[in-house]
Amino acid sequence: MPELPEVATIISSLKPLLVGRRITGTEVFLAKMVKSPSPEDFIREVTGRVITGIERKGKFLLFLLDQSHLIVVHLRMTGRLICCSLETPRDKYLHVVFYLDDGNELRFQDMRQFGTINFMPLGDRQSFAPLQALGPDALDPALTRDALKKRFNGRRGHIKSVLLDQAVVCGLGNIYANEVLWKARIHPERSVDTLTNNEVARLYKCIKEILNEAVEHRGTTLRDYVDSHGVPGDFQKMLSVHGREGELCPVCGHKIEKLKCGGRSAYVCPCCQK
DNA sequence: CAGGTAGCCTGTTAGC
DNA sequence: TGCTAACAGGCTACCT
Repeated sequence: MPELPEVATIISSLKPLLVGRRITGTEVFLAKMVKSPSPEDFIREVTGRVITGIERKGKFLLFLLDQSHLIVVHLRMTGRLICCSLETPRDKYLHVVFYLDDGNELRFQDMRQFGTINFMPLGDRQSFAPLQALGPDALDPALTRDALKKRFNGRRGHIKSVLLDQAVVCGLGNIYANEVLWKARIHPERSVDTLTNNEVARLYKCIKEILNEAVEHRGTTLRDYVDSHGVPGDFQKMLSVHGREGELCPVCGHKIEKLKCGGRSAYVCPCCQK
């Protein structure tokens, strides 16, 4: 579900509600959502700790706890983090709840049960494989145009698959990869090693522009995504090609086509994207 | 290494 | 209307 802009929006909406709060109790209703440690150990370790900060790496949420510990959450397709009062009716997809010292609670909900939660000492962050495997965050200022070009070096796959590979650059998912490639006028099936310097420069610029614009619009809600107050995003109305098969390209007026690329839907303007 | 597929789940939608 | 198949924003394991 959420890609970089949605995760960034969730975090910015959670921070004022969570930072400084102590977790006074924890309940796990669906054990498999907590990957490590065991649900019993998770409940014991997490309860009593204070949330001192929330960070993002790609699509991962990192909840910093006092005494140098960390909760790592990935929402995958349909995961939600909702902060609300105890009285708010509970969703049938509620799997984990954290009770807070201000009377509110943080809920982890996930219809498709693909999301993941891990707890670990801060020192294990570097060795935690899912985080270790990530390339630089797409909005990290350290990711310069040259750095992006270097990330592409030695690869020959379709550019769309490369953009979705979180080990190359993290944060882009299917929606924004489609939008970025359209804006950069690059066909998703172009092999990454055939891109000219000019095209990489366009790609770089469009990644930053699209993601920043989507953050400003508080993310894209096509179906499931909402922020931590339950409020949907706004960027879906800004989408140029994603989900718009048969509609007209906003730039040239040709019909947008849908094709399969790496098993995922790719939406392209056959006129603009070469 | 690249690229395809199945699998993890449930719900919605397109098509017959 | 009712049923079924395909599909949905992610990621991994496994195969060719």
